[in-house]
Amino acid sequence: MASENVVMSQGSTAAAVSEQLSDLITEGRLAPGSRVSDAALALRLKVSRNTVREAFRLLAHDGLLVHEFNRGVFVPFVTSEDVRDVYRLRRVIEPQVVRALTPADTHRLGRLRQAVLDAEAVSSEEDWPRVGTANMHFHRALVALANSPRLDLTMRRLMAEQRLAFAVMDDPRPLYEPFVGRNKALLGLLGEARFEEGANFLESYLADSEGRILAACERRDSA
Amino acid sequence: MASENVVMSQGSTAAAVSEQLSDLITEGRLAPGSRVSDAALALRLKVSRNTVREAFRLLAHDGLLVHEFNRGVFVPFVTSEDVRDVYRLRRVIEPQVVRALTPADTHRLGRLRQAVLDAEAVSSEEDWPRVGTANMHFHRALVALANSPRLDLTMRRLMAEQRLAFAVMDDPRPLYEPFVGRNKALLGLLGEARFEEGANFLESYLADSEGRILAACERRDSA
DNA sequence: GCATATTTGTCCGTATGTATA
DNA sequence: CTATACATACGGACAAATATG
Repeated sequence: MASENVVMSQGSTAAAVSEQLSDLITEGRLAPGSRVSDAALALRLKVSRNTVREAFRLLAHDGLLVHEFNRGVFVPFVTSEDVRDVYRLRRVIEPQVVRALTPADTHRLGRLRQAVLDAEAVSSEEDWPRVGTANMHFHRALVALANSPRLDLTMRRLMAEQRLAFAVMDDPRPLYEPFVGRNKALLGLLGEARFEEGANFLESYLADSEGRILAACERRDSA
Repeated sequence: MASENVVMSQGSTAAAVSEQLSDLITEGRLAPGSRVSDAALALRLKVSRNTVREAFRLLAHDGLLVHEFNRGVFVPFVTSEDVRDVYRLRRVIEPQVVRALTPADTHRLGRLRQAVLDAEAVSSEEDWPRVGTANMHFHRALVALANSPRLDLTMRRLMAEQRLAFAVMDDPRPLYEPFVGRNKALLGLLGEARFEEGANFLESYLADSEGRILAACERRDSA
């Protein structure tokens, strides 16, 4: 019912709308599979339909919405297959990035360190959605070390979908909480240029996360 | 100057517009770095600006246009760095897909075979843009064997940019012509389940293409 | 199966702000 | 600095497709 006007945070109103929507979706406040009406949203946010549709395209670009012609846009229903696919790519990309690092890269870990600090701060407040965001930033910063714009783009998409998958968890705590310590531990290894160890650690860590989310998916599907 | 109306090929007019534009860009008929005015294009194609902007989003999604806020959309200027980045990803993705194949996959090469046939047909007519399209289809079909929707998406983007990079070639023939035979040879190896050989062949083949395009880039940059 | 209501896709005209000549 | 051109955003409108009764 809250119908506040959207602030033009950094220029584009469409970007502001998409950010708001992105939060709603990744926090699970919009049920997967539900349709999002552009007209209704335009009314609620007091922007024009065209602007909302522009925001839809931005989100569809990251896989946070799916667009079906003449039917509308929907919050994607994340299947077990989707989760497996996301992790299949992450397991190829992230360890490979770590293994390709050189000692010179140990001085480029600023953004990873910041993400760890953010995660610790919001974790003590048990604000799990924000822990998810900090985790997302950590892994994107990790991949950014490879200096590949196209890999960055792929990773952004993957982590957006990752957060979407998190929304299926009934109790997010057991999934989110381990992230904080693990990211910190990985950062420590990277800082000491122990890349092979870091890559192995990351691999088992990703496998563990995947297992937890798949288990939650199956619990949901059987219900 | 031709101002024919756009046909609604598969429902969406925006999709039709984006296809037309895609051809113009990948054939190099729109100079890299040039601005594409939505108003002008809307006038020429006799569709509304909103529709054109929608098409812009679709193309920006594949990297065929870049959008700068409050400045407009531009045909990207492909740098040597871009070419290196595209090939860095392709060299990781494609050989890995091939190495992960199993003998059962030898019966799923229909789309690759079709792409080879198409390439041979248009190659005899020296229609190089179409050879480029057939080559794009071949490599996308190759990656599709991995059954990963997210990998498919990444590959679609990469191959779209790949075609964009082709546009820098002054004489496309020496670049395009070898594709036909090489794709056919690779298909032959895959059909006989000689995957390791195929992966190695693909690696050297990709390295060769990259070198040719980079050389063309440097010729262009020095001019 | 049909008629209706809703929603989407598309279009237009305009106002406002921004960048560039 | 002014002026022009252009991009963003707006709201209203209509036809076509879809969903609903």
